[in-house]
Amino acid sequence: MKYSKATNYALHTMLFLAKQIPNKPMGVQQLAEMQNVSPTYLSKILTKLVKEGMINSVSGANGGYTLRHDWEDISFLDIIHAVEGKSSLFDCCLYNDPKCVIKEVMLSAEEKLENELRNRKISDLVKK
Amino acid sequence: MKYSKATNYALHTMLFLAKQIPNKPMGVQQLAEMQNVSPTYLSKILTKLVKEGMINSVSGANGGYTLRHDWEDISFLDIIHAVEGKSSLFDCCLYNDPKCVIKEVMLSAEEKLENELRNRKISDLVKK
DNA sequence: CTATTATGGACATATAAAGTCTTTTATTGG
DNA sequence: CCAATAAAAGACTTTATATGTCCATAATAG
Ligand code: SF4
Ligand code: SF4
Repeated sequence: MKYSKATNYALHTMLFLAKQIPNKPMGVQQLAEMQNVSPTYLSKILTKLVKEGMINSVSGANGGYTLRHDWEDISFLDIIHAVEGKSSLFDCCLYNDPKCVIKEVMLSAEEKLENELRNRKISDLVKK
Repeated sequence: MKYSKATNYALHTMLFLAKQIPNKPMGVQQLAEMQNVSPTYLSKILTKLVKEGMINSVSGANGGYTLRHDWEDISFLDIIHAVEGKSSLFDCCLYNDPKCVIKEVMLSAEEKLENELRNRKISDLVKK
């Protein structure tokens, strides 16, 4: 079990955008270069972020990506969920035994992880 | 990012063994049937648990698997680490920038997850 | 209109998980 | 000692997912 590279790229991209002058769009070309990844692949990942409302995109000359207006609220969890999906880390094989002990533990642990990721915003990082 | 089925099998097996009469070995055949998985595949997973010292195995007639003597200390984290390995969920692409902010957040969140998994023992489950 | 840049879909490749098959090794009970 | 039993090991296949490429299409600024 590992985070995908896509998540890694997404997090770094968000950090780059947060450090950028506001409302100045950044092209995928430049973002890809900084991370040593192909622009077309990164583009797919960023499209996911657009669809989940994390960033905005503008086509055409001088276009690119910008953070959404209330970007200071965006948490690590938001970004990760946008890329990896929101389903639980633990897949139960049988259907929903509500008094299941294993599932209870696994979900509670996952909640601890998510709580931390929810409390950490990229805006905190850029403030230093 | 998901836990593997192997982890699921391992957790369920540990629970079955914990509910079993102590020192009475349980064969992989029986354990596999209860989980609808092929015995040979489950065998590979259980061998990992043996190598990590979670369970003991005895070959030959009436053989099988038993929990180790101090099994009450075995945590969920122990089992998961035995199956999935102990490396971090987050792979940093560059080498160890110590003041890296992204890594700090990701590792701290993972730590929260692990702390919960470390505090939960299978022995707690069987006590009810 | 044209250059630029994002989006979309169809592919191709790489890696890892999941599962099978067969042989070998160890142990017990007779 | 012998034969049945059961785990361990290794080679292999299959399936699934992540990663990446290629090319056509849509949108926008100048
Ligand atoms: S014991 Fe829990 S985790 Fe396991 S199959 Fe049943 S409901 Fe799912
Ligand atoms: S910013 Fe942090 S996570 Fe990203 S490559 Fe550098 S050290 Fe690794």
